[in-house]
Amino acid sequence: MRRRKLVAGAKEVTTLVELLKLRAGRSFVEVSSSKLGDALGVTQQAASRRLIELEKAGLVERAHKGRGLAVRLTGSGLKITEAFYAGLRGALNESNQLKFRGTLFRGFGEGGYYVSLKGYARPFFQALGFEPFPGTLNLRLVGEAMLEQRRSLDFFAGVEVSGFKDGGRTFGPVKCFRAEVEGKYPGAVLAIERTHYDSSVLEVIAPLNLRDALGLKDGDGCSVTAYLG
Amino acid sequence: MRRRKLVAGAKEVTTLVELLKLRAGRSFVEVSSSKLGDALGVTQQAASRRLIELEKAGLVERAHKGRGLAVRLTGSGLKITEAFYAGLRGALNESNQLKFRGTLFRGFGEGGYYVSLKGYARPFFQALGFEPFPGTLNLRLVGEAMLEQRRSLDFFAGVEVSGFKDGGRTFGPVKCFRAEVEGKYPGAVLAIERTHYDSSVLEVIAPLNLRDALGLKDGDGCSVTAYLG
DNA sequence: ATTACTAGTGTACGAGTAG
DNA sequence: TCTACTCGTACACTAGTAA
Repeated sequence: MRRRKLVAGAKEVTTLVELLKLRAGRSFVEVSSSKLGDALGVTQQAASRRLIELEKAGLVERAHKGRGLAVRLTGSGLKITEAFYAGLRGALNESNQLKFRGTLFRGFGEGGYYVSLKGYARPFFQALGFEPFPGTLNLRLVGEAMLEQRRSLDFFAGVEVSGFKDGGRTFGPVKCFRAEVEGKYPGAVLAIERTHYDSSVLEVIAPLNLRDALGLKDGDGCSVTAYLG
Repeated sequence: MRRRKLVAGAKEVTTLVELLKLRAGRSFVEVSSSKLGDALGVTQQAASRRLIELEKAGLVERAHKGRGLAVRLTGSGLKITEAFYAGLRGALNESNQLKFRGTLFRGFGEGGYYVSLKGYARPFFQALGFEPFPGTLNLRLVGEAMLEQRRSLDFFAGVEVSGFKDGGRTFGPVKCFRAEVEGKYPGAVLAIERTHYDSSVLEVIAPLNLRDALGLKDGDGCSVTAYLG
């Protein structure tokens, strides 16, 4: 049980969140320790110390810039804030589901590739209780609300389908969410970690060929409910 | 400047959030101090003390139940967590706008009443830069995603239109958000604090009669973009 | 099992100040 | 200005324990 906890205390989390509000999320931003202190309700000195400690913990990067300081969150730092956000979001929205609506299109996303590999069949079965049809139903999402919803899937833990090794090549774990298609067919939504593949696509898998089962063709609308819990 | 701050420290916020995750949001939930302590990464004793302090601060209510304890957040406690959530959400979603789509209907919501009062004309002008046409465009929102979006407006600060006094009667402040209707007309969305009026309605105001300007009638679709910042 | 008191301790703070 | 050191203090913790 030598598992790294990646859990931070109250002070760390709130400091990270405040940094995020100051736009220090993915790129360096000039953050003066007194401004940060004001935002946190502590002195400049305390804010400075917190930044140093967060850096030691690997949660932020600091860079001296002129007389001032530039700061940005690291991957771990972002992960912590996103996990916190996800938990809070789940708690505030009693409903633990996201409803998606989009139009079918034929494409071959990363998910489609994974699901076509025989090595993933067993892991998928163990995680979801079904062996996916080798192909995904691709939905094109439209509208900022849908896109944001799609992005928000990245913040949730979901169900992890474990990876495997095939000879020399290693295939990593895949994250997905249990889902229901058109209120009828059980399945899952694949949430591949930020790829170049843009966020307007939802890849859906199921134990059967959804396209046939639903009698849908390209351009038709389709709704999917993803369960976060 | 006797303004109540309603700001809590790191430890308070994270404790409230953890309680929320344990479903102690609006109704009493049995929360043992050791479970809460585990969730927070502190001892049972520290968790117990935190609850007592939060109660003193008016952020939670405690009730002894059998050998255990039941806890729920108060209005102030909820407000703090929601404000925190709103800030975090705003920071994580670079986009600071919400797109709504709904269908027109004729109704007379609370917002329609306010906007018809002459006393609000000046406050509206000061806050938004225009004097609203005396009447609202009512949109009926459909779908859980839209409803959730509508609810999420409650979490954001928005623009406050100050209240006024007319003889004996006092009219309170009104919260709204700058918005754009059909990508063409500037206006605002009214976010009346949780009324009996249900959350599937979006009330839109503008300097002109939107219904005429857009040439829309009941049942027609209409899209509105609300700006959170 | 609970909650929550008391005692003792360490950590995170504000203040002062140097670079 | 800025960051970040040291110092002294106070608060929030853990541990022990009663009810």
